[in-house]
Amino acid sequence: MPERAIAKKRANLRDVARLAGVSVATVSRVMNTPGLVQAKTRARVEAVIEEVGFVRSAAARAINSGRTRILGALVPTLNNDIFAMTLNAMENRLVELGYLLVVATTDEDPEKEANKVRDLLDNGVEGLVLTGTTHSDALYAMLDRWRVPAVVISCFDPGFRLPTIGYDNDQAARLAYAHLAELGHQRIAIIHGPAAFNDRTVARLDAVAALREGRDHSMFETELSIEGGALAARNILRDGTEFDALLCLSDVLAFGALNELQRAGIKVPQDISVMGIQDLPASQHTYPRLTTIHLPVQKMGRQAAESLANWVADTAQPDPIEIPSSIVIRETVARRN
Amino acid sequence: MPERAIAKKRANLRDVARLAGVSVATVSRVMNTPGLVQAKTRARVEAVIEEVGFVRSAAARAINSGRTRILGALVPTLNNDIFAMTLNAMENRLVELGYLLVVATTDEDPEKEANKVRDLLDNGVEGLVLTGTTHSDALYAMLDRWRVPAVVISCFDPGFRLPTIGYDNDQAARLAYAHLAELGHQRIAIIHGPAAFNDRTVARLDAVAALREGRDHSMFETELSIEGGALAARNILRDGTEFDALLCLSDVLAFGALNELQRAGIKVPQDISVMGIQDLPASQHTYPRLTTIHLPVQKMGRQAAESLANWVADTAQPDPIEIPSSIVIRETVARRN
DNA sequence: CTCACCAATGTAACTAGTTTCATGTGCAAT
DNA sequence: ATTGCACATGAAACTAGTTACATTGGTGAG
Repeated sequence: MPERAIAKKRANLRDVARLAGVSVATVSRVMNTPGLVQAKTRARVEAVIEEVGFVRSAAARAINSGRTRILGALVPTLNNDIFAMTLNAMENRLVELGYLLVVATTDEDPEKEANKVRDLLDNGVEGLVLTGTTHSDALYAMLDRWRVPAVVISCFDPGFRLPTIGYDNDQAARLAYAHLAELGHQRIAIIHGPAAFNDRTVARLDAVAALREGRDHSMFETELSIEGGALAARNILRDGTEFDALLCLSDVLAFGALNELQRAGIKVPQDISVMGIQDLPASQHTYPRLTTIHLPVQKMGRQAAESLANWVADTAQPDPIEIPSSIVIRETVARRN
Repeated sequence: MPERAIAKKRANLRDVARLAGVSVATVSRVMNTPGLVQAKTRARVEAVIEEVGFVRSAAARAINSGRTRILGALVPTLNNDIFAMTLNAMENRLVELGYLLVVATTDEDPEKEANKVRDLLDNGVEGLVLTGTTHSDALYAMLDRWRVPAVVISCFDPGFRLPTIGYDNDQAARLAYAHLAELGHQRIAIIHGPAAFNDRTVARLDAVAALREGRDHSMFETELSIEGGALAARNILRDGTEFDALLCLSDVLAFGALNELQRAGIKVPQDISVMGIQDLPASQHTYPRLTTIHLPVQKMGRQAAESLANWVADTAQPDPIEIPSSIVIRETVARRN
């Protein structure tokens, strides 16, 4: 019995039609427009479907509809709460809208990103969420050629070629800096992540530079992680840099720095004020609680999901949307003595 | 010119063939086996492809190969470093293996999980990564019907119906508890996340119970977050519970608890020892640095990716794999005075 | 000079669905 | 009794690729 010996492959529409004694069209109707099929016929078809465990091929359906219902998101890494939280919110909203979310990480490398985008598009992804405004020409070329809807998150720039849906990094950094300045801090040490390829960091640095007005700045670039923050703080202390406030351009950096200062016996905020930008859930549970700028990443994720879903559905490019940031005053910043 | 007025839809294989004056087979060969096509012909076809911006349909390709090259991962949430890190590692490995990763969150709700699995399978996902061993019957029914390869992470149980690829939660909890016991701690307060639907937490609780031996335990269930840990610690202190060690069954809980203890003026580890389980990157930068059990989630993510990829490729169910955990002694646990 | 073979290409039949149009049946209105 | 229409169903033509098999043309061996 050679037929039986062949591992029975998944039944298809025609198999079901044959076994139920109906046409393929009827089986298709049972699945898509059951109201058009007589109850008796429908029951028979459904019985066969159940019996043979028929599952329709997503690929075949996609080929007809031209829709895969899969969207892709490219973020630098998932090992950073800000992106993980954004994706979590995005995923939740996308499921409600009937889409699947493919996640790809880029390590902030435009070339790697372009390769991943090629993979995604090759595999039928209908639309993309990109992080920031720094991307390779190859990527833009693909977007044009494939005509893929793509929105950008984590920044706001209405003049950018793609719709940006995010917070204004310039403004966020201004809020943070202004808070320190208002409280009389003159010597401000600044810790930030790698500026290369990172437009968000650059925007924050520029904002800070613009508000300087003769104050004393010292800059420390480090890896964007708690470890990086700790390392930078250690370096600052070892250098003997004089400063009365520490501005961390990301909360994760503040986490590391905060602990390092304590280890060195420095009291926050009595001796040194520390300010972050981001407001992660952990930020309200540091000791002391971190004063920071709240960046509403969940709202951003949901909004990006909606805008992209609409775009892929009706080909109308969405408007850029600014998600406002705000200062959250907690315990790590005090007036300068 | 009515033809031009119609928004020109994406060119397909036949269009390219017609414009290049060759057959569809030749165009297909240019893309898949260029060596079989004469250089001159190939150049002509490639020119047309470039000109009209031809991109082949992933769906049509998938229908022929029967492969979508998309895998899915279901995790409780991305708002928890442990899952975010696991997925990050998984994604990196999967890309190397030529797969895309769809992420879905379940909020630890088996019913929600089953619905998401339906979505994933309906949209052509070839294989799944599930978290833990608690799933709904509906989910298992789908796995059987669709014949979908699925591996389980975050635990190790060679007797489970699906291959488990992860650490042994029982053993991890034993390591943690034994460390406290060895150092003379008799009154141990235990903070853990929700036990309902969470087999990993249950396994850890059982391990602790098995080692009790007349020691004084008090248990506190709370939300699995820094906030939850802080809340639980606050409750413990308010209750007037007597304890000399605090065992947090997840590091995130320890983060919250640690700060709350400090806020209450309690010295760690002089007054109270604190032990975690997980070893997140942040754990080595708390103040003091957290003693914990290292769960190698990155290795687990990579391994799960490989096992699943192999399974979907050659239909051989992979073996369960235990990723060993180990104790990391840092600063939060001291011998009992 | 013819047969043989190979490389290059084309034809048409697949993959697995959806959808249009045609057909047949049964019932009600004229 | 006949027309008209709705409802249920089927045949076949789509979607966009891949690929087995057939065909063509040219070159080298006998």
